[in-house]
Amino acid sequence: MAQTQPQERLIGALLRIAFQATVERVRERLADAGYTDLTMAHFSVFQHLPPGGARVTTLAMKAQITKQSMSALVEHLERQGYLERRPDPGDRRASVVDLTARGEALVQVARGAIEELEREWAEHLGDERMEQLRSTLRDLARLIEQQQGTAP
Amino acid sequence: MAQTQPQERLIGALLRIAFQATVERVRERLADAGYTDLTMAHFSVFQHLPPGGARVTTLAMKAQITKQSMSALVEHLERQGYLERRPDPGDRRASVVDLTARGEALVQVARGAIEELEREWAEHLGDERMEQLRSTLRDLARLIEQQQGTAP
DNA sequence: CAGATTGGTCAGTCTAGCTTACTATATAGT
DNA sequence: ACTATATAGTAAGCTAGACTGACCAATCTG
Repeated sequence: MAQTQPQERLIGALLRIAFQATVERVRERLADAGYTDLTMAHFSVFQHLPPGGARVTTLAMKAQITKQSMSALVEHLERQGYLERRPDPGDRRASVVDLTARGEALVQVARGAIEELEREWAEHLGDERMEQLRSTLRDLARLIEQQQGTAP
Repeated sequence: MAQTQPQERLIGALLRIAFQATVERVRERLADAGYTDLTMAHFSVFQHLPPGGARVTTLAMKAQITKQSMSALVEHLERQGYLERRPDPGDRRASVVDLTARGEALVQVARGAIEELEREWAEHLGDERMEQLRSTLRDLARLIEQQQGTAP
């Protein structure tokens, strides 16, 4: 929540602009590559899916939505062939959600899109400022995650 | 779209974490101050509302949603007393949406929340890196907005 | 082994988007 | 001056994706 026009835009607005640019780029490149059946909401599934897969409940916690909502998203992506569920060998209540080959391919396209944008930014800012940006954001991410861990 | 755990998190993920932290802080402080009737979607109205107000269609364009959707959001916020519409003197088709006093107060709380977070970050990073971050993000915002202006 | 916790589903609701279709006013091109 | 087109906004109806509450089955714990 900030002003658009005037003098000093707050950090919130600036972060939003940069973040949304990355989202837009990913959407474009995915569309170019023929992945037209994906929405913003699905991103949060892939974003939090570690190599080896994860349970629905875990994904839901990381994405900060209910397990019911995550379950619906996963179901959709499973029907489209990006994910698969297999029973969890160690717990008969649970199942593990993981990428299919098609899902892996999609994630590669998405990563490529962000790397492309990152190169463009580096060209504009220069390598040094780009590296400063990355390292500062990494520090902030660490701070934020640490606070989230202790706060609740 | 990126990985969570491993080595190098892409800039997209880092920006998302920082941006969402700002959104969370604003939500918290608004809730603390008794503004409990607001959702994420309403933020995009205030975010794009310049001093002096704007038309529904203009707001919709800036927020990248349809005018019908924006119209519904504005209607809601009008009923809650944050916004008011007055006829546009120069165009009898149009009306101008603007903040009420209650709306101004809300925006001040939101700005305060971000400034608070910004101070915390400055404390963690040091003033110099904080200022570098701000200035780099400003440069990127300019780059992005310029590209959006030329691309379509 | 009884009771509490955890993984997940089912059913129902709400919000915030979308499209398509429409009215009223404004602007432009003869 | 008059028609054609464009623009501001509303209306109606649909869908995706979020939520809560209730529930079942498996697991863990005292």
